Amino acid sequence: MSIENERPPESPLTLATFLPYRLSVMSAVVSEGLARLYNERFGIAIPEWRVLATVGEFRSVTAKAVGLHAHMGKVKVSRAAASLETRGLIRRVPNAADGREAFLALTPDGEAMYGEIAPLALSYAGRLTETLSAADRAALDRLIDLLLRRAGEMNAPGPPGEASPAGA
Amino acid sequence: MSIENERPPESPLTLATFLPYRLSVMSAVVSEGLARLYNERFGIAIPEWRVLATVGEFRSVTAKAVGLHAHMGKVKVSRAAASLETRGLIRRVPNAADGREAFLALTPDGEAMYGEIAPLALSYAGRLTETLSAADRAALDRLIDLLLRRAGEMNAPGPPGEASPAGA
DNA sequence: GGGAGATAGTTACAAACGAAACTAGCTGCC
DNA sequence: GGCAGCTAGTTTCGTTTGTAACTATCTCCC
Repeated sequence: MSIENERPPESPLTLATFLPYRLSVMSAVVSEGLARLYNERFGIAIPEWRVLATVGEFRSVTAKAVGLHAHMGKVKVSRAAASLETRGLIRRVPNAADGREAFLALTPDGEAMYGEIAPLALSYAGRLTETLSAADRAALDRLIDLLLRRAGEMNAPGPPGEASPAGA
Repeated sequence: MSIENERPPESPLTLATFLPYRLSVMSAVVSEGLARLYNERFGIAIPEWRVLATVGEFRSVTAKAVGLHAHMGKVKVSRAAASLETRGLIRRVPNAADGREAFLALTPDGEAMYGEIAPLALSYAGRLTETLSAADRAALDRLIDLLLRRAGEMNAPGPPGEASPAGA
């Protein structure tokens, strides 16, 4: 019993090299900086920013479309939109053809704020990658697309007949 | 004023190509799949998983060290550790030399669960990148490191004398 | 044209979270 | 040796978030 190696000397799993963990930290650090920017200068949080950005991008969208585009649940969209409306940054235009939904659009104040935040956001993203070569930037975009697609496939129920049913 | 182009035809900011947004969605999709794995099979959430993984990796660590290593605030670590202790997966060993802290270690049950989850987690990460070339995997690791470092620098207060003071 | 089921969006409730206050114990300095 | 200040960890409190229930409207089909 001289050497009590109850487990192989190096554990095969180290958090610091575990991709999901690394992605999570990277995203958190980036979001943190950006959120501080929005928050300090404009008193706006990330869900509100995403709605503002989506409405700014499309000029007139339903809440549902915002959720799809900005990857947010409908509750979050509803709350963020309510907050933006209260602050006079967006307005609701009821859809005459479908009483359930309404289009969201920027008010003049909303346009003004969007006009200020958007360049700031773009500059933040630009500074983030300005030390990368063009090839690296392209690789990054491609890799993100690949991982997004791959993770989406892995999360999806998979072709019927596979291990998806509840019991498995 | 014949053409009333209140804004250039294409907005320069599109959420779908905005790096911080893309990172956030990628991380969320990956974490979601992983979290479902842990949760369905072991009834464990991500903060608990991170603590378990860190304790499993180092055998005996203080809560503070866990927080540093796993990028969690001390409150989150405290709660996750309490939960794991309640379930009999980790135990606390008071540090005789410093009454403020205690070392966390896996119980036999905790070892068993770690032994089950770790390979599962590694397999998940492996499947995530199995469609990538070796070069792509290397590039991904390198790019994550670069972005992590860069975002960290950008968030840091910066050299004294810069625009950091509150008023700016 | 009227009811069953689907859909857009809001509200209600409960879990998760972080900031700040708090407890307990250590360290350095007089 | 004792007090001022620091550190590890927990608890408290208010905020944010997600799930589920609900409202209002639409669509399909008889």
